[in-house]
Amino acid sequence: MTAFEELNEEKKNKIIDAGITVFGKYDYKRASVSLVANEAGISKSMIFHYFGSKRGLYEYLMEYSFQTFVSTYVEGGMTQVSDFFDRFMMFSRMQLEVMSKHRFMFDFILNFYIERDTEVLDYVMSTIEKSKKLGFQMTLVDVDRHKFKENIKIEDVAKIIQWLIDGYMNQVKMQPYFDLIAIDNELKSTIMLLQSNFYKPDYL
Amino acid sequence: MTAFEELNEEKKNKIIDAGITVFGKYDYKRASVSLVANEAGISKSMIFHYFGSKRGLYEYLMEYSFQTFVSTYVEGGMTQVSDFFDRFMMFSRMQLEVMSKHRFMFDFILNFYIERDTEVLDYVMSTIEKSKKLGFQMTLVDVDRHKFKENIKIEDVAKIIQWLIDGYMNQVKMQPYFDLIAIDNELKSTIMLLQSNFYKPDYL
DNA sequence: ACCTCTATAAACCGATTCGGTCAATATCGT
DNA sequence: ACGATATTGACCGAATCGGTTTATAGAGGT
Repeated sequence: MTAFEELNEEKKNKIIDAGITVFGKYDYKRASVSLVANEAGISKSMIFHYFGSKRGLYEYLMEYSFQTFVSTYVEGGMTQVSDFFDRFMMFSRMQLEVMSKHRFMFDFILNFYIERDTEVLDYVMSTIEKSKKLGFQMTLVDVDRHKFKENIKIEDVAKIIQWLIDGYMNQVKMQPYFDLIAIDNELKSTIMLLQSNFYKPDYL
Repeated sequence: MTAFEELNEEKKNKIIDAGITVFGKYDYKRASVSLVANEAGISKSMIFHYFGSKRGLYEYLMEYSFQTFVSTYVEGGMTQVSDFFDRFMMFSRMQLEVMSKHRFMFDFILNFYIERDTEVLDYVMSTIEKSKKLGFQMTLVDVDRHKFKENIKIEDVAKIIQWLIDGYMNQVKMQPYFDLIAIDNELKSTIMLLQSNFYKPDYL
């Protein structure tokens, strides 16, 4: 495991990205080490040299992804932004940053939910679930509720935006290349459209 | 091929659903006939007996799915509903109906976009693309634009709702069972929340 | 009771791919 | 030039692939 950590950042990243891509596309059983090796441009043997086994690779990638997930969202200082929509724009911006680094990380993480095969599943599911709840709470805790029109439930708006971002990311994922700034702008203007209709006129 | 058509509806449906599920989950190469047979509760030989080959099965399922897709959306008479939001609620309702019959049909259809392997790809992609454009147009053509507040572009709203439905369906897909009515209600109330904020007060 | 036919399954085919090992080689610091 | 190390390609037995062929169980006719 130490051998891998001593590689230069670029190579490490290429291998990690290859792993995330493959494990994001296939479930554990059908994702093959050879595929990861090919995608990373190294020989299969190196994977086993670095990670010992397929499971070792898988666990490393899980750890890495979860770490990225947590550090980006939780330590991003999102709760310091008090405006609901600003916070969500920050949220989507963060998600885009993660995706620009590892486009299929979310597929990879999402696969945990579907994967009903491996042993570590229980641990992973509970951990992800916990972090998801945490992330969701973070979008609502200490937020300026009074800016909303009276008849609007902020929880509903939060759900809408989460689905919207999810659906949008789904579309983005299929584009061969993506322009981070253009995407961020489109998403931002969309969210602002919601804002301008859900906020009291005083706060626009 | 005729042998298959002569089966009773229940059995046919089970095989079709198994095929859609497997081909929806994996790309063409990694989806195996054995898996489909197991899922359908029949022996692999029968698949070859009914469809001749893996490709035969695949093409049958494509045809079936596209047929369902088209007949549900295009022939559903959506353009006869003039209210924008009513139309979208009809749209989501239709999508749910399709999913309640074959939960992974959309994954299956979506896989065409990702699949860069098979020969028929070109035909399929163009066909789907066409139908998608058609479906999108159908949500906007002859719709009551005057109900919207002046500063709102109806195309933006259409995009929002499409992403929203997509993201929501993504979540629904992961639930082990799903209550069609409850889901429809949740989606409906969400869309109505948008409606009540995007329409002029006169039309509420 | 016997035969035939048909639907289905099980066994099997060669080819490929799987996770994993290992000996051989390319690379590099000294 | 040498020894250490990084990396590879060939190889292993096992599993699985798409597809074929044989075996079997039962329905129906006579």
